[in-house]
Amino acid sequence: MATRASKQALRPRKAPTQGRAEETVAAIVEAAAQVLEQHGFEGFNTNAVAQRAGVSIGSLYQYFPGKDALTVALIRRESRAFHDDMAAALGMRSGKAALEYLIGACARQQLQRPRLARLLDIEEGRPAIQGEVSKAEIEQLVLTIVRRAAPAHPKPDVAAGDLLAMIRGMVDAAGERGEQDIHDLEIRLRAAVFGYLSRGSRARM
Amino acid sequence: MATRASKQALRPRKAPTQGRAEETVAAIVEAAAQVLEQHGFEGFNTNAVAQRAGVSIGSLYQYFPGKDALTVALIRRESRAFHDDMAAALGMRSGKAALEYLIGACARQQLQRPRLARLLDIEEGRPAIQGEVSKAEIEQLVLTIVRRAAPAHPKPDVAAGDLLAMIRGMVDAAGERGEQDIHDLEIRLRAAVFGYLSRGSRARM
Amino acid sequence: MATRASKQALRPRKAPTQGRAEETVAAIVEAAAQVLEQHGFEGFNTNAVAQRAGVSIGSLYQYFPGKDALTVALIRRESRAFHDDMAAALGMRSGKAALEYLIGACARQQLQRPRLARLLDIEEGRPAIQGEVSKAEIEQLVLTIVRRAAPAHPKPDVAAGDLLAMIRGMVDAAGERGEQDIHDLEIRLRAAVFGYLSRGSRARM
Amino acid sequence: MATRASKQALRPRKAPTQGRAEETVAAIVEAAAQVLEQHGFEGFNTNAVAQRAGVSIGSLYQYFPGKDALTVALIRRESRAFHDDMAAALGMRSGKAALEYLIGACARQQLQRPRLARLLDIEEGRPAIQGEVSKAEIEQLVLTIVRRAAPAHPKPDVAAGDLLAMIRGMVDAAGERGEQDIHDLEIRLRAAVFGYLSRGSRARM
DNA sequence: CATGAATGAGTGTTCATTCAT
DNA sequence: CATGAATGAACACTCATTCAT
Repeated sequence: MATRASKQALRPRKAPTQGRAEETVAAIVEAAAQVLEQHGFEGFNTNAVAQRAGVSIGSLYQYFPGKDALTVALIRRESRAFHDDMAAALGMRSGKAALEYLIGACARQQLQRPRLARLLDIEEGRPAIQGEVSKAEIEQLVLTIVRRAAPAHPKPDVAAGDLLAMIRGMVDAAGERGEQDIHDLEIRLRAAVFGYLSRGSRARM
Repeated sequence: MATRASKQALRPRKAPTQGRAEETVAAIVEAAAQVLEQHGFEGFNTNAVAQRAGVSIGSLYQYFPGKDALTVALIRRESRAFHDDMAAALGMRSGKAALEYLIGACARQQLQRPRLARLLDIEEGRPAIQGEVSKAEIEQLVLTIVRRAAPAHPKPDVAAGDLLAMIRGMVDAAGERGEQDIHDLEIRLRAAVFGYLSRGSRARM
Repeated sequence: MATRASKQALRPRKAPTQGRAEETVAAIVEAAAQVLEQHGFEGFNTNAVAQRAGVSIGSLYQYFPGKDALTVALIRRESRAFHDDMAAALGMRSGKAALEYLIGACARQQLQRPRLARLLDIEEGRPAIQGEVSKAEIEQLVLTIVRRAAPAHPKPDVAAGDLLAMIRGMVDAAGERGEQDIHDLEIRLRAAVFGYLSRGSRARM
Repeated sequence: MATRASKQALRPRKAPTQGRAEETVAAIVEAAAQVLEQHGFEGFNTNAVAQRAGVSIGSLYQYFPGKDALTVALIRRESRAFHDDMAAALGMRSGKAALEYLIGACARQQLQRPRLARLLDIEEGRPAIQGEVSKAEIEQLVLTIVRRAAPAHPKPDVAAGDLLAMIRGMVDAAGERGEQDIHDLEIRLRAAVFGYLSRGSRARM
């Protein structure tokens, strides 16, 4: 039957306790990444993912209760890497250095697998998925850094959201354009970020 | 999905000669907007659009050779409004005023029908559609304005791309968050835009 | 019709690995034969075939990438039987006996399931299918036999084509008329074939 | 509504009494011929025919109650020409000359517009059309000629059917192969026809 | 626990035919 | 009478999901 269970858990079906199962899950998630990356939304279907992972479609459903759960797992995997990278920014001495590190993390993340990152950004917005993946943590992180870097800013939470949005916008566009030069991109991102903050702090927002 | 003809015109199938037909075409495009807006990609199918437009599926295909052509028509409709609004910026006396007008146009456009705008931004990137809708014109427009507003900028074309991307990013995010206050958004956009430009001009990029 | 993918493989999609699958494939092909036979081109659609085969439409498309591929498979099945029968003619001692055997094979083949044979003859000519099924082998076979039976014939290749065409014409017509008496038909075919050859050899063609 | 009236007259809707109407009808029929010839069954639809005829689809349905009626009219037009040509054979002095003339008529007919002729041969066999077009007359004609040419033949009606079928088979195949040389084809047809008759008469059929 | 055959609702698209203008 | 906009049944084909083996 093709009916899609209206409300389905988006968490992996089982916490794989055995090593082999863990490998299988990882293989499936990576396969999902590759299929999405290479064939876009149009080609992103469970059968293709299973085949690419070298696993039967039945096995895929053994570990993931549905397609969306697989997508969520992929988003989580990418987010985790991103988050870990960003978290290092908190260790920086100055707020400015922290912000610069953060910018670098964004640029790195996006330019590594640009198409994948872009498509996942879109998936993240899907109502079926939204809420399952918490941008909250990352926004919290940025907020902390903004507070340190621009203590005078009247609305640090708004600023954090804006900065994230504008970095993401620029960095996605760069990925789409096929830019490779991370260094150049970082310089422009810094101009945007620090420009926004210095202006924003001055004004009475 | 039934088979999709490999290479299909994305241009409307026929120019309606009778008045009745023009109404039908407009109704279909508006229906497409509403369906996309309310039900997202998942619910955006030709049958739903036809039904919402109050016409038969056959009528839809009289005027649009395929689903993508319909999407393109919708994007064009929205782009035209946007473009016309932005073009008014060229008439401003100062470069700064032009840029500010441009920012306002973006904010207005996006906050009018935020979800629609966001989804169309994404559709625009689909390989099947890309190239049919020219971002070129809009980028050209922004470039002109950047040149006037920041004549000293070393790479005005890069800046134009960056500005568009960061405005789009911020404004999409605002729409997603459900922001309504255009005025506030505009202030923040100005901070971002002018901040980026002032920093960028100073540096040796 | 849903969109038809412009260029689609006409070969079966997958070689069934389980026994169950082989049965399914055979059932589908036989169902195709029956539907075509009973309802003609007009009634020959994939849903009807699947239903007749007692499988879901999805199963049909697991094994055949499209309707034409199914048709090709059916043609191949019938051709194989025909070809095997005809090939036995090569074992005959005299050329005359070989030709007579060949005539018999044609008559048998066509009168077994006359309507099916006729309709497949037509399908074979469809541009979408032509080339996928090689008449070449059969024509080669006839050519060999003609050379043995009428060594003096000045243009054996032309003769082979003519003979095949006239046999097919007569035998199709007989099938259409509902003739059952293979023996009588064979006698007339022999008159045509040997008549053509004896006249053709005499003349300076 | 798309329902096809189950039983519909296949006769033209109205005997056009005015000259203009007659022209329109003729234009539609010729358009049908051209569309069928150039685009095959797949492209043979009423809208295409109307457009090619330079007439609205509504007008087409003014003169023909349905698609099949149009097909029938086309078959009739071609049959008439063919019949008239063949009828001249009856004026020949000898039976042999009559048969030869008949063969020539067949060859001419088919090689003039080979694809059209072939496709119409197929259409003629469609149950929806069969019976509307009388092969009877033509078979009667051939029968008469066979009787004169081979008075000793035991089953002239069977022979007439066979001859027609084998001529049609050879001549269709020739058309399909793209043969142009009518003279050569006629020679081979004579070999087949006279060969068949001489053999058939000898035997006790 | 893995496999992959089977399912069928859903979707894009066509085209014969009707009918208001 | 001509027009062409409108109709909708019919059909090809996909893909998330299930379940017997």
